[in-house]
Parts: sequence; C-alpha cells; structure tokens
Amino acid sequence: MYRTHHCNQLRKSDAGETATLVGWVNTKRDQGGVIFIDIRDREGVTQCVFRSEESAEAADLSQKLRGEDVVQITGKVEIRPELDGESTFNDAIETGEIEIVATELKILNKSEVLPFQLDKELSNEDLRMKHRYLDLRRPRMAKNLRTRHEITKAIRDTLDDQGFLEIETPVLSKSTPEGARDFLVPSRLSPGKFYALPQAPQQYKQLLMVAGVERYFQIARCFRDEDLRADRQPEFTQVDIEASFVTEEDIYATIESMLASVFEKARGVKVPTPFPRITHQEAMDKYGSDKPERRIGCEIVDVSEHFKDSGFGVFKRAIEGGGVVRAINAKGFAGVSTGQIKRLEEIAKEAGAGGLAYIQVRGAAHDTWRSPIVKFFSEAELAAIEKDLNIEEGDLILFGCDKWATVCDVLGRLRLECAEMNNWLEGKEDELDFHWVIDFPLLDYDEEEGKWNAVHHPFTRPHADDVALLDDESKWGEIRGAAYDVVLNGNELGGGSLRIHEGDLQAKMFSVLGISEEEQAENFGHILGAFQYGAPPHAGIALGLDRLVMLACKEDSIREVIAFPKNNKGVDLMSSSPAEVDFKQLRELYVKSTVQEKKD
RNA sequence: GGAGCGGUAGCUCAGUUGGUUAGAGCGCCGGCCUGUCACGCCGGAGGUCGCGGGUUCAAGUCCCGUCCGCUCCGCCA
Repeated sequence: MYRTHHCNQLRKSDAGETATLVGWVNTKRDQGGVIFIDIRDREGVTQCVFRSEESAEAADLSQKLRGEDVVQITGKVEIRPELDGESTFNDAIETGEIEIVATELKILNKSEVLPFQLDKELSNEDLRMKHRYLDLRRPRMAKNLRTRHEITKAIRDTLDDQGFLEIETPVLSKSTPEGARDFLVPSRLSPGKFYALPQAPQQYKQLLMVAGVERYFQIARCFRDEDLRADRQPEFTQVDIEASFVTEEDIYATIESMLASVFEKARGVKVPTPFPRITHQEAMDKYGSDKPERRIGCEIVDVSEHFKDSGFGVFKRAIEGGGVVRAINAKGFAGVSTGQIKRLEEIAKEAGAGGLAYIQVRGAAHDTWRSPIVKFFSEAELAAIEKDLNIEEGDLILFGCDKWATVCDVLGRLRLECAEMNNWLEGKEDELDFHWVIDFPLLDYDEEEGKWNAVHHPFTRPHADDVALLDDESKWGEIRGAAYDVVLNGNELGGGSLRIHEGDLQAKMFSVLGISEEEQAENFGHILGAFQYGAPPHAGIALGLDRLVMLACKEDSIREVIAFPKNNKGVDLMSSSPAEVDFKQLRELYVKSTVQEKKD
C-alpha cells in the first residue's frame, strides 16, 4: 500500500492519526532546524514538517529533496500550532489547518530540474508542447482535463438516461470527394488502395438508423486535413447523435438537457431552457453572422430607404444595383484612433467591402459630426439615420453598402472588432447566451466553381414547405433546410438536421449538387441502397466536444483542453510526429514519396 | 496560399540615437536560519541576442534572406 490518504483529504478531525501520503514535492521551505515540504498529488497539497527531534534520519533526508521528486511521507496528523498567539493555519489550501509531522521519508524517484516552473504561466508554446507531460501537472491544465472528463460523463449520463446507445463506428473508412481534405491510410492488403479517416461518422450513423438502432450516440474522433487554428485541430472529438422517429423539437430538448447538465457539472451554473431560437435570416440581418454574439448589442440597422435618391453616389448606386445600405452604431466609440479606423477598414475590405464609410459623432449638432462622407448627406438623411440608429454624442457609425450578404458579413465582423477594441464583454464573461439558429438555407451557389453546394451537408432534408422548389433551379437559393445550429456566445457548438430518408429524394439532392449518377453509385451507393429497405425518418446533430470544453473552462484555445494537441502546423512536438518512415515500410504499402530533397 | 505579431540567461521579459564588460525578476547551485507557506538573508554560476549574409571603425539594435512559434484571412460539405 503506497498511501493511506490523498493530499487533499486530511482535516482537523483526523488529528492524532498516522497517515502515509505519496506525491510530488511541490515546494520546500528550509528554515534551518525545521523543514516544510508541501507534497502534491492530483487531489491537492498537504504540508509536511520535518524536525530532527521527531526523526533525525527523515529530517536529514528531507534536506536533499528538490522540486518534483516523488516521495512517500509517513507521520502523525496534527493541528497546526498557535505560536505567540498567532495561528499558523493557511487559508489558501484546503488542508491548511493540519500538517503531517513526518517520521518517515522515502524518495521513490528523483527529478531533474524542470525546464519551466509549474507555478508560473509561460508563453513559450513549443516548450509546453515538447514537455506536455509536465505542462499537464500545472493546476490549470490538470483542472481542464478533469473538467473534460466531467463533461463527457455528463453527456454520457444524459444520453443514456434518454435511451441512446453508444456505438463505435470505423476509423478506417472511405474517402468522400465532398467536404474537407481527407487523411489517407494506404492499404497493404489491397495494393494501391486507401482508407480515409472519417471527417465525421455521418453516413454510418444514418445507416445505424436504417439498422433499427433508433437512438445512437458516440464520442467520436474525427479527422480533417485542413489548416489549423486556435479552435481547430486535425483530429478532434465530436459528440455525434442520431435518432429515428423524432422531430426537431425532440433534438432540441435532448441537446438542451444535455448542455444544461454539462454546465451544471462543469461550472455549477443553472442554464435556463428551452433556448431561444432565431432564424438564419434574422441572425444575418441583426448580427451579420450565423453564430451571433448577442451579448454585445450593436445590432445592424438597414437604412437603405433613406438613401435611394441620395446625393452620395456610392450609396445610391449600391441600392440601384439591388444592394443595401446598412449600419451599426458603435456606442461611445467616437474617439476611435486613426490606427483603429485603418484596422476596421482592412477588416471591411477583407470581407469584400470597397471601403469603409464612417461618422464620428463629436456632438449633438450635425455640423460636429466628423466624417469623410457626411458632407454628401442631406439634412433629412442625417435626421433619419440619427433616429434609426439612435445616434448620440460620442458614437461611431459604420456603414456598409453592397449586396445584402456582403454587407451582413462586413458589419458582422466590424461589430465583433469594435467589441474587442472597446472590451464590451467586460463584466459579461459569465453570461451564457445559448440559442438555436434555425431555417438555414439548404443550398449555396459557389460562383468560383459555378455549382450549388450544400450549406450543411447533402443528407440534410429540405424544409417540408420548400421541397417542391427543388424542381425549379431558379428557386434553389430560397430553399430552407431543416437544419439547426446550437450557438453559445458567438461560438457554434454544433449543428444538425432532419435527414433525407427516401432514396429518390436523396438521389435528387445529389443531382442538384452536381454529383453524377456514376459518382452517386460509386461513393454513396451503400446509403442509397440502404434507403430502399425501409429507412425510418431520422434526424441528428453533432457537437464539437473540444470547443464545448474550451468554453466551459473559459479557455481561448482548444489546445488547453486536449491532453496531447498538435501545433498549428499539425506537428506533435513531443513525439515529433509526423515523421519519416523507412523505405521498407513504404514498399510494403506500395507507396513512394515524391517529395524533393531540399538542396542546401 | 496571404497578412500581422514574436524569437535576448532554464523561464518571463527590459535593452534608449548603432558605442564601455548585454540587464532585471523568478528558477538553479552553495552557505546561514526551529514555524514557513510567493519564506527570508548572504554569495555564485548561467548568453552562438533563432540562423545566414550585408552595411559600418563598431550591430541585440539598421538592411536582405531564411527557419521556428502564435494569431487571423483563405480553407474547414
């Protein structure tokens, strides 16, 4: 037996007992005659006292201890003494009222000096990743791992309670031409052929519905070979859910109860349900995003009607060309600096705007409004926007004029940047704005490729009222999908849809997406076939677990909640993967690299 | 593929107009200390200023190139 208690267990009521603890040397405070060692395990910290009067041998040995040595300490639990009327209790730790008066010390393993200090944040990400096993000893990281466990457990418990079965689907599966780049795995037994790692278990879970499982879930590892970000890793985890004979309402209720349980367990907060719902149209109109951050206000306002006959040609022409003029009022941001305006203009241009029109509202009178464009506005136009945008002294007005979609995107990004520049979220960090975004468009025309793409994915069911529009290509852009996203504070937690369960409708959908009958047979033959044998109506959703845990832990990168993440080039700096392999290994797989050796 | 920021001691960072021997805090090593808990005090070690080239009497500092990291855009059905 290594231990009798863990390091966050002993309390005043244990005084007098003999206890043995194991753990790491957290800190050592050598006072000369008395030495304090804080011993740490995953549960917490306990102070141990070494005095030569108690055990000369243990006291001697304790002098040799260094940080992160692994030790086993035995001694009597005592209430910390009062000295000269002063308490020696330590309020900072939960075991702060007691200490172990050590009589035995065993060094189980010595430690080298760590490459970084565990009690200080470090900014050097390479170093953290290279020694990730040490980085994970830091309390914040240890807590994140534990919270992740609590969250997955809450998810499993909720879904189990509601009759969902956890079923594993293959990791070695088939490449699909649609969507993200696949990771490929060469097959030794089928020379020249490749498996693909799944981007999502989408087709398998629908086939499980055909199989009669009725309620499925999986904490599924998914793979996408795309460029990385703070919230994107090449392998990531989805909470994947599918159910038969259900409506959207059933899915909403399941997810709401699940997320409420997750935040109850992870943060101890009560999340009100049901979540509010807004349509995709409304989200774009007001917030310029399909995952709106609604805590910052600053909604987009359409002012097109005031500028139809404007003296300002840019606005007038935009409207004549079928576009819109819209604006946001960045409250209290009239003091925007030249540099900030430049940055805002860059963002607007990145999103497709020609430039950025703005007004700095220095005073109540219109002649105090500073702006490169305001001289072109009539008094009536100024009065109209003053009313519509609720303009007051100290405000900054930002305009967008172009096609509706472009303007939404531009102003959507600008309002987020203004929030960032002005810390509008200060004091709102704990607010949780869960909501559903519903009625997504089904299809989206890609000008570059000259074809229609699925906004969600090709298995999404068209809205019941819009199915007929599939027969009229001119109406494809108006078809709504029976799809829904769940959003938290401007982050997409997950999305799903009612699925197509009829073979002929699914084939029609593939055709709309420009997938030929041959390609359908080759890539989707199994699912089209399965739909011929009594596929039940079904629906589902998938949530990004890493992102969910990140938000619950108040982290701003998913790397902080993944035990062994990769850097933004997809490299694991600890194990140095990916790595080159022997020619012999490649030969067995009938694979040959075409990479050119770099010349020095 | 593109843009921005960064790389100086083990870690976090400072380093002025190009000018003496490149600094601080923490950590580390040694010594002292019988009630500390961010212990304290004394002493010490520790640097290819990412790498390569250039300008200059002189480069951490200026110029060019390159590598690495982070963030964002593109991309992510």
